[in-house]
Amino acid sequence: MPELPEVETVARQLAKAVRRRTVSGVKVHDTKLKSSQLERISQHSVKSVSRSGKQVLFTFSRAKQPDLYLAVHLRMTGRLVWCAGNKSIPENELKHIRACMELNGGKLFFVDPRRFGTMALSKNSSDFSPKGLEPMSPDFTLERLTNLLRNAKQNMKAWLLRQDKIVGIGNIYASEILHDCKISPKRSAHKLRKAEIALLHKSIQKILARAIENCGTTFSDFQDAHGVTGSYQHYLKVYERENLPCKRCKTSILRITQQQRSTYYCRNCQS
DNA sequence: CTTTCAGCCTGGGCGC
DNA sequence: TGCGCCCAGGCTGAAA
Repeated sequence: MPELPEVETVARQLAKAVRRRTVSGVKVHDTKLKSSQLERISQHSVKSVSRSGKQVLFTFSRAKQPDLYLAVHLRMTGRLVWCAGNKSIPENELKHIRACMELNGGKLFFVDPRRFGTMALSKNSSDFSPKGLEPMSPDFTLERLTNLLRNAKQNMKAWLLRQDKIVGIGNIYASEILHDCKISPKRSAHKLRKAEIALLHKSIQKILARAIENCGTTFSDFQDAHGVTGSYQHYLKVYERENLPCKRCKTSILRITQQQRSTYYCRNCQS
C-alpha cells in the first residue's frame, strides 16, 4: 500500500480507532522485530497517531514517564489492522502476523507477508523526523523545490523517489505526478525550466491531495475487510496502464525500467 | 563523489 | 495440478 497518501489514510483511521486506549500487552512474533523492544509500551496509552514521511508514528504516554515514540514502516506489504473487541483477522492471514498490541477494547495487528516492514521505538521523536521535505506542508514552497533541484544529477523519476529530498513519493505517484505536469521521467532533474518546476510543484501537491481525499490506492480488494480501502486506483492516469490509451491524448502508455523499477508515461504529452 | 545492483522476503499470476 | 519464472507500491549498503 504504502506511499504518502496510503500511510496518511492508515494514520487517520488508526487515530480514530486507538487514541486514548491503553496497552495491556504486546506480542512480538517475528524475531526480526525483537530488537524493537516493543514491550516497553506496555501500560502506556496511545496519545496520538500520525504520519511522518512514509512511516506511521505513534506517541505513547504514561504518568510520570517520558513519552515513547513508535515508528512503523510498512514497506511493501505491511498493514496495521485494528480489530475491535474479540474480533481477529482472517484465518489465512494469521501466519503473517508479525506483532500484536493488545489494547483495552481490541487488538492492533502488524501484518506483513513479505516481512520488509520495520518497527522502531525511541524516547526522541526527532529520531523519526524525516530528512526530506514534507510535500503537503507549508514548508514545501516553489523556492525550496527550485533549490533542491538545482544540483540534482538524476532523471526526474529517480529524483522524485528520493526520500532525502521530498518524502512520501513512491513508484505510483512519481509516474502520476510527472504525467500530470507533462514532464518526461527521463528528463534530467537539474535541467527543468522555471515554468516546469512551477508545474511540478503544483502537480506534487495536487496529485497527493487528491489521493489522500480518496484514501489512497488499493490494488487488492482483500483489504476491504479491514476498512482500509482507497479508491484512487480509479483515477490513475498512467500507472499499470501499459499499452492503454493516454487519458489525455490517446497515445499508448509506455512502460520503461528506470533504476530497476517500472515507470509509466506518455511519450506524446510528456516531454 | 555518483551510480548500479543485489539483497531483504514472500506470494500471486502466468505460461507450459 | 504443478513447476519454474517473473513481478511487486521500499530502502539499504556494498561494489564499481
